[in-house]
Amino acid sequence: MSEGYKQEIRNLELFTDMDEANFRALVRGAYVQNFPPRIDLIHENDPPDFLHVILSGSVDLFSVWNGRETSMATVRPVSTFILAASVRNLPYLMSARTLEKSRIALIPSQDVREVFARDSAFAQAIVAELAQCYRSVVKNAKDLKLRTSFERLANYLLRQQERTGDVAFDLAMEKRRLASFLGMTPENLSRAFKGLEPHGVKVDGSRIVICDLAELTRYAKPNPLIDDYSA
Amino acid sequence: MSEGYKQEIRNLELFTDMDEANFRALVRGAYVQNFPPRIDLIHENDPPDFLHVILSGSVDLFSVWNGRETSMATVRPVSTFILAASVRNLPYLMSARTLEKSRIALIPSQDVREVFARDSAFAQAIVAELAQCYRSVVKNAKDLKLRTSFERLANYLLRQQERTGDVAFDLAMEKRRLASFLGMTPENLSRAFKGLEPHGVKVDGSRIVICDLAELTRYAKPNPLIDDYSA
DNA sequence: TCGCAAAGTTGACATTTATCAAGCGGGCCT
DNA sequence: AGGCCCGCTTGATAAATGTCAACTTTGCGA
Repeated sequence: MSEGYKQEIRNLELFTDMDEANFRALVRGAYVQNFPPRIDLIHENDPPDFLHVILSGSVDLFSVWNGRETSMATVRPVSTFILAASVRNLPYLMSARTLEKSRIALIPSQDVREVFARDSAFAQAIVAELAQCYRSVVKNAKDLKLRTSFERLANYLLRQQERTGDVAFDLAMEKRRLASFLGMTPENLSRAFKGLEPHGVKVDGSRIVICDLAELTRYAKPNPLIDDYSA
Repeated sequence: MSEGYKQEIRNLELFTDMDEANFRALVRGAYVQNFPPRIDLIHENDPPDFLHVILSGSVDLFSVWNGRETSMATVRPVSTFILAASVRNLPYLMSARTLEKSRIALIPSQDVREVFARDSAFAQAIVAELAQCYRSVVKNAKDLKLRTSFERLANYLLRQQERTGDVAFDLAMEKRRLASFLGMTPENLSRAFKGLEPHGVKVDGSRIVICDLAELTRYAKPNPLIDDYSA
């Protein structure tokens, strides 16, 4: 692995505080690979052979049951995924596929567990990361259980507005995936966009303009305990 | 705090491997309290002053948004809750109230964070616990997104059957709470029980008998990646 | 530039789920 | 034992969401 990649990984919160020798041990067995779009990286129920670090591109985490599929999250650089399975050595709960051309570092889970057991800075960083992941999923579950699909979309748009700092922005993913992520069908998402028009949302293709932020906020009733993914 | 309580807490996986002196430091500032039924223990958005350990009774974790409420989980002895908020020092995402008369140990979060920073066995135990919590919520989200309410109930019943080891058992909670936990209304739960009758479920009050386990399993299609809460 | 394939949209309709109102029935207090 | 509260059930209805099919748009490669 090139020094550049190593530095990129080292700069992740997860790895930044750990002992240098331990970090070297971790990346020694690791390698970086380039993947084309729509490639399956891992399949749910597989043993967690590698901790994945996405360096560029984007990855979809999804799950399947009984012929139905749902998108659980999108992972973007630079961050890791499937940490919980790696440290506990339990099967993946979600599958992962690239959305676009992506560069991904693969760190053997075995090494992660060994280093984690003897590097307390690393262990602490893992705690911070896992707690963060846990809280994100809890928020997601609250979103699903407490809101209608229209309300979920409205709040999603407000989060994007917050993230980009602009009332006009492009959707970060295909509408069919957004629908799946929000727990609805593409058809229903289309209707939800229409339904939000009277609440200050203009849609043209993947271009979104929130032309009445106050009204959309009044309708969506965003709540940091559901929508603030940083806390 | 009595030595008996300390021993009970010490036997929790979370505390069992840590250094004795550190454990003593943790419980020194802690205290045990008895609560009557239906008492609010914590309110979402409060700062995480204490890590809670439930010694007896049971506690409901729930959330509220826009006048709607949903039950997220039930905590039973002996285990902890609100660990993620404690270690990250971030506001609670869920509220908690006792379901019945309960004895609960309160450990100052400040102490938890301090000890966690210097006791690597404790840090490792926290990682294991958080990863477990994370995986549980992911399973819950999959359950919600991939299944209808009838399917969720069917799989819930199968999990209870598995847990008790008996095809006949009593529901572990009020039906209204079960409904909320499964993400439906009490009325819909009633109808779901009726709808499962042709699939081998007999209901009499809170008494459940799975009289055709094969048929219920065929209908429910349980999957360890959603339903096995131990892995 | 054309034409195709795939994504998105729309309308009609079905299913799922919630809401509202009424009634039933068990537990519990006096 | 009577009566009442509360949780549960039931039926009627409405709202939310999904399904299916047809059509439109978009992007891309021949």
